[in-house]
Amino acid sequence: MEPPQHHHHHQADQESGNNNNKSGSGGYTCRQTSTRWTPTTEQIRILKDLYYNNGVRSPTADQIQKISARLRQYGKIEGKNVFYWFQNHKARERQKKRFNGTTMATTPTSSSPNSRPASVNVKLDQEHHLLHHNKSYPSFNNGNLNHANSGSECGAVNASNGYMSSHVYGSMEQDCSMSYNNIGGGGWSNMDHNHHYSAPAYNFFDRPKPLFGLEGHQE
Amino acid sequence: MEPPQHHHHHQADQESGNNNNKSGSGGYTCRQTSTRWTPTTEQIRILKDLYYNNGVRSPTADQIQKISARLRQYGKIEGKNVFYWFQNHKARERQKKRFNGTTMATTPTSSSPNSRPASVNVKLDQEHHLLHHNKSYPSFNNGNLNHANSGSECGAVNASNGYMSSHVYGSMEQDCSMSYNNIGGGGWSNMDHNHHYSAPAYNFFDRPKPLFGLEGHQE
DNA sequence: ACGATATGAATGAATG
DNA sequence: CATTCATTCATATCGT
Repeated sequence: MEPPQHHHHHQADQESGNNNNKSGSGGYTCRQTSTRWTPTTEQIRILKDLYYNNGVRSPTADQIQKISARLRQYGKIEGKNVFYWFQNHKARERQKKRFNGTTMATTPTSSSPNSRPASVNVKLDQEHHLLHHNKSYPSFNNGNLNHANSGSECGAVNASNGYMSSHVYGSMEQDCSMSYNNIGGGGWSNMDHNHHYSAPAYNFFDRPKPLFGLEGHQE
Repeated sequence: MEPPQHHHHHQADQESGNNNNKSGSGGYTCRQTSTRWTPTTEQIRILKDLYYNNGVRSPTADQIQKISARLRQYGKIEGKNVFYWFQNHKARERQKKRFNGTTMATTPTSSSPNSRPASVNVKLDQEHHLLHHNKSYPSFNNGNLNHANSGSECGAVNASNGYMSSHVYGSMEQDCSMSYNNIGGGGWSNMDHNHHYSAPAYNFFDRPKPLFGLEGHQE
């Protein structure tokens, strides 16, 4: 989403202290009536820098702490904000990238290969784009290898990867009957609720893809 | 835990018994083709009750069966949903702590599984805030379990700390009064409001390699 | 002011 | 058990 560069729609250019309090009326000091974190430009700048210039995509809890501590200089921020920011940033970048080439052709801006995605004008049909059964995760490396010294300079780092998502939707507009999602066919969806499962069925923990057999223990 | 005032979340309430469409002819894709389980308030409430009041964290397959069977009264649900719910809830609770560094001093007494800290006001928002006709979560009869099993070892362990979750009791007819407040005190927010931290701003992570970028600029 | 978009937040699902 | 992905809701912000 937000390409490394600036573009329209910042909130303000207060590169100084913190500007969080946008509670216009009154402006309580200690009561952050702001429902959600509104990052300052400095914070965003740093976050983007980490994201693009340092390849940080999914910081660990440790990193999150440090980042948030660092960003706290510029305004109120908490760990979850950092966490969510990276999550969202990554997700949206991918999401938008994914639309490139599927059912959407509206590409007026002619995606420049060497440039930022520049807030696509295309209208994402996030309003009703149902059924996305893209669950094929290639075993590609996430590219999040903590390469401390990557590009370390401007320019979009190799952050992005291939991620070929074929967008293979099965057009299975399942009618909302009783069955739900029978992914993989055979694990969880014991849709035969009507019937009685006489067996203790400890295959409950049998995930669609056998990964670790079973558990049977709790913490 | 959560920031004070939040309304969030959608309004998805399945019909308790039968939420189907016109099955068969025509198909008629019913809306909400959400491929994923959307818990009802009652379901959430019960789950949290189990989690907080009964200390259920990683229910066994048997427990999952019973729990899901019971929750099915309030909407469609499958075992895996229960499984995932507990997994996620637990994981996220932990995660929050990690991010914020365990500095949550918001745990005065707590640890009373069957008592709700009076400190919490009527703020029972906690999470799902459905605003629909079906929002009534008062005294639903919790005794009419049509569980196929008479054992009914639905968790009901001593929450406090060590849950021996493994053995039967009577039915957990505990009065499902609302209690599921965050006894753990964990929370994303509120860990430290003083944004003083005039401290090392150039100390992000422990870069294993002394070559971590300066984030001084971006454009 | 509204509507559209951008984006923070939440959470189900899945993978390792 | 932790980490990540996907999807969706909620809301702040900008454009008109």
